[in-house]
Formats: sequence, C-alpha cells, structure tokens
Amino acid sequence: MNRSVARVAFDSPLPQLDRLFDYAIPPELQSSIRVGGLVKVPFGRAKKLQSAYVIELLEQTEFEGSLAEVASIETVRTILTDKAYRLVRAIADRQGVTLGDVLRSAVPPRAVRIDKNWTRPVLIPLPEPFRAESSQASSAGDSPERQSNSQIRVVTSRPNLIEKHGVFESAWLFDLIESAAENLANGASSIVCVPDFRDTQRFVALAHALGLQGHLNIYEKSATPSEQYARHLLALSDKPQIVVGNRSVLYSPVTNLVEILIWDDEDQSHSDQASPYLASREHALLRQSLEGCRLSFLSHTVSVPLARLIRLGYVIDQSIRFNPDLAFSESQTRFDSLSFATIRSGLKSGPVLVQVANIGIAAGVYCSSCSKRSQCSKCGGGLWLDGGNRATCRACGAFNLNTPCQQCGSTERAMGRAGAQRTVEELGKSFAGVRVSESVAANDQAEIDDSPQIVVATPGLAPIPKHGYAAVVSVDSKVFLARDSLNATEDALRIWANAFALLKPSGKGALIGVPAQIGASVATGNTRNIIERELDDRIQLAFPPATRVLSATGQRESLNLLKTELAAIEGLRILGISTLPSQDSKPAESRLIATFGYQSSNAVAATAKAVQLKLVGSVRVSTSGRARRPLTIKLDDSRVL
DNA sequence: AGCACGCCGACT
DNA sequence: GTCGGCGTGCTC
Repeated sequence: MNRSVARVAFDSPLPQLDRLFDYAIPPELQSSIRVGGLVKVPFGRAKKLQSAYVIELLEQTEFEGSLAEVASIETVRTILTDKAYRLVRAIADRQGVTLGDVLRSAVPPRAVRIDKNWTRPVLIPLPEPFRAESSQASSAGDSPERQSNSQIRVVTSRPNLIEKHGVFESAWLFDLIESAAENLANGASSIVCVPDFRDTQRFVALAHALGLQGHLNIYEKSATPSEQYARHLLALSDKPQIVVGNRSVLYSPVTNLVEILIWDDEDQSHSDQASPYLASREHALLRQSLEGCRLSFLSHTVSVPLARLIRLGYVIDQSIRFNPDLAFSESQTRFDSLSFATIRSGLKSGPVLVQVANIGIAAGVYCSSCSKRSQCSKCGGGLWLDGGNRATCRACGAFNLNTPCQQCGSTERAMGRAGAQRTVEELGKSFAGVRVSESVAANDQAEIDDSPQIVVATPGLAPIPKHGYAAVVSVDSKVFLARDSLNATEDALRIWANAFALLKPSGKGALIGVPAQIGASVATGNTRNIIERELDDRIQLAFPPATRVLSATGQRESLNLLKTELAAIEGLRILGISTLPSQDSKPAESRLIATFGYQSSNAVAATAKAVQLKLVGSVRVSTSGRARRPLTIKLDDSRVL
C-alpha cells in the first residue's frame, strides 16, 4: 500500500484552522513518517514552516487542488496517540472550542534533547505488600460491583486519619493508592486526579512511605517544559504506572489505562478556568466513554452532579455514611459554649483545628455612624480588612485607606465578622498560654506537630498533624451556607466533611451555628438527603447539573447574531443579556447566558463554533489590524450562575 | 496567525 | 498618473 498522503492538524486556536489538511509525502519520507508524530509543512503564504500532527496516512486525497509537500519529519515518536486525538476532538466538540485549544493542554511542546535521548524506562518490582499473589482486596476495591458491567462508581471514603502499613494518613489517600497499587499488581496503569498540588504532594509522600515511588509519574504544574515532555513520554511507555496530579493529568496518554480515580470532584480546583472550561468530572466521564476503563469518584460527600448520574443509573452508588464523632449547635454566637468545650477538651490530647470562612482581620467594613457597608472608591465593591488591617476591595483589590462613607461622609469605620487573623487574636485571649496560629493561603503551614495547640484555617488550607486533630470546630457555618453561588449548600457540606475528616479516630468535631435540620443531618452522617433535595431544586429550576450553561461575552451585535442562531435549538433557554461594567477604554461588552439540555450539547457546541467562524475578522485591533476573538463563548463555566 | 490582494485618498 | 493606507480572505 502506498501511503503517500499525510492528513495533518495544526496546533492553532483559530476557528478557521480547525480542519485537517492533506499534504503529499515525498518518497524519501514515506518509510519514516508515523501517525501521531510531528512534521514540518509549508502553510499558506507564511515563510516559516509550521509544525503539524500527523492524524492519518492515506493513499490519496479528496482535496481538489494540488497538494503541498511535507518538508521534514520532526519526530517519528507517537506523541499524539489515536486515542488521545479522539479524546481531544471529543472535548473540543463538546465544549464548542477548537482542536488547537485543547491540543495545547494535551500535548506538551516537543523538547528536543529529551526526545533524542529518551530511553525505555526500567521495570521495577512492586514492594511486597502490593504484589499480585499477596495483595488483599483493598477497602475501596473489594465490592462485587467492581467486576460488574458498570465501570463508573461513586465511593465515599471514611473519615479520620488512620494507620496502615505503619503510616498515618487520611483514609481517602489510602483508598486511592491501594486501588492504584492493585492495578499495578495486575500490570496496569491508573490516573489519580486530585484538586491541587498539596493533595498531589500528600499522595506522593504516601507513595514514598509505602515504597511505591518508583511507579509514579507525577504531573506537577511547576514542571519545566522538558519535564513536561519527559512525563508525557513516560506515560506513553509500556511501563505500568500511577499517573498523579491535578486536572491536567486527565490528558495523560497513559498506555494500558484501567482506572481513573478522582478525588473530591466538586472542589473548585477541578474546574478549568481557561478554555476548554471542562471540569475533571466531565473530562473523566468523556474519557471513560471512549476508553472503556473504570472510573471511580472518591469523596466524603456525594456531589449533586454525581447524585444525578446515580439517579439516571449511569453511575453505581457505593457511598456510605460519612459519620465522624460530632455535635452541632444552632447558636448565633460565633464562639458558643459547645465550641469552647470542644476546643478545651481537644487541647487535653492534641491539636485543635478551628475552621473559619475568611482570611484577614474582618470580612466586612462598615461605617461607624450610619452602619452602611463601606464601598470601594474605584469600583464600588465591598471592603474587607486584610492581614495588615488595610481596607481592601473584594472586587478589584484596591486599597481604600481613607475613603469616606458613600452615604454620610464619615471616615470612622467598624469591623464586621472576624477573619482568620482576628480569630487568632481572640482565641489567644480566651486560651491563655496556648499556642494559636493561622493557616491561610498566604501563610501556608505545611506541617504541625501533635502537641496541643490551636490552628485557625480557611477551607482546604489546614495543616495536617501526623496523627490527626483531637478536635475540629467549624464556625461561620451560616457564611458558608449563604455564599452567593448555586452550590453553596453542597459546598458547605463538602467543606465541613473535609475538615472533620482530619480528626484522629478518637477526635471530636463541632459544627457551630447551623439550622437544626442541617446540623442533625451532618451529625448523623445523613447529608445525602440534603444533596438529593438540592438536586430536586436544580431540576425544578432547570439549572446545572440538570442542564448545561452557555455564557458568551462580546459586543451587542455579535451577541445578537449568536442569539438568533441559538434560538433554533430546542430546549435552549436564554436567561438574559446584560451589559457588563465597562473597563478602561475598551468598548462596552455584554454577556449572554443560556441553559440547555444535555441532548442539545452537540447543536449548541456546533452553533457556538459556527458563529465564531462567521465572525472571524469582524473585530480587529484598529492599530495593528490583528484579529481579536469577537466573542468569548464558554460552555459550563462554573462561575456564571 | 501571517501574509498578499485590492480598492480608495494625497503626493513626487 | 501611482504610492500605500488597512479592510478582507485564504491557507492542503
């Protein structure tokens, strides 16, 4: 067979280039060209040659004109496997973005030195407790459903730090690593996807403690370009491995992948803030449907989107009650008798965690004379007091050191609810002689010892004592429940569970200031009914995850075109077009928001791309003539509702 | 993107 | 008459 035509794709974000192009392969290159490799080709009127991925080799082209020739071969290595290409294509089609947009995240740029010097990785034996013949069914992997037809499951991990193999760690980390190790014992690879780098570090540390470090492929955001390319090649090798990292690991082209494990799917860090705006959960579901591997969602509470998929029968429910030892109070006082009693008794045996909602000194600033919430002089956003006692705008970050009250002109201010730093000061007074420290983003404590002390932390940033906390007290419950987002309740349950999971097995938790119904559900490990009610509400309102969301930002006329095109799609509901506050000297922009059913996904994504294509070149930077994207269309942006 | 083509105003 | 501004369109 004479494969003399190469069909290639370009790594370009431009909608007009999201097509495949055919090139003739000169005879001398025909024996070495490979699908999945990179070639250099002439393109358009550009003087420089362009890199392109070889997607397919053909005998002849359907292209009417005459073909240009492949100029050279950049690498014969298959760096974009057929599976990976199909996944990238599917993601682009689902999210209404271009292949190039997704390709950039999926394949790192070729690092020449790594590419040339790459050697096959050495296979090393598993440490004794994890070998196939002696491996016990793990806690997360011993259920019969594991062998059944459905390959997607939701597992809730037990609370507390526990001891296994002589190591203390969170139960969920053992669940993840044991599943992955069991797969290694069977000669297969897994992807472990966690929200952020701190989780990755804990997973890696545990792997070291268990002697599994030689089987890891770590995806860290801080990796240099050549490290990124090296881990890409390692994933492509036939070595059984555990690929671990944040949401970007889901692109890893792992050979012999049998299972994807996702920790805490509803954590905000699982949502992509850039194109293609795909959250880990949906990414993994899409990849699972293409590869047919197992997919396991682990968490302490079941997310609303997964509850929906369980209801639909698409996902197997292996969740259990999350039931640490805890009490609650309905108190309006931030530190009530329950919180003091829990802290005091905890301090008898070890460290105590106090979970708060905000960093800094005060969550809000108010006028002393008229009580109006102080506003930013630049943008009108609400002010708060940061760690340096500076009035700072929540919206734009500007300091407002002496801004008078908008209502009465007074410059006297009063503080609102205490942030982490003032909480530290307050607790220091109440518990004289006890060490009180703060752990928030800017002041991240990596490790603390097991001695009695109080740690004040915002969600997800608490340091982890070797044996766990003797007590965990979550104050500010009402703030978490009242957050201005669709999933405030769901998030609150998740945030609390993740904090109480840091208890040592004998530790006690307290949830302060919750409505009785929610408090009782949390204390009895019965939060699932709240999640189911949330799901009912979202279905009723036709909000995510019952529907998907489209948001588009751009100029009115572009939005009107989009609106017209979208109108034809059945089940799509336009929630409105609003004018955004104009920034600097840019022309005013507007935003359109719409919801649509999952069955309309293809139509909506295709329309989004078609409109982008139609508008190509319509908006250019007046001075340089450079084209700007006339519309920014996001499907499933988590922040718009 | 990157580059050329082409259709209008002010210039040796 | 034509030089060059940038709006338009195409790339196997």
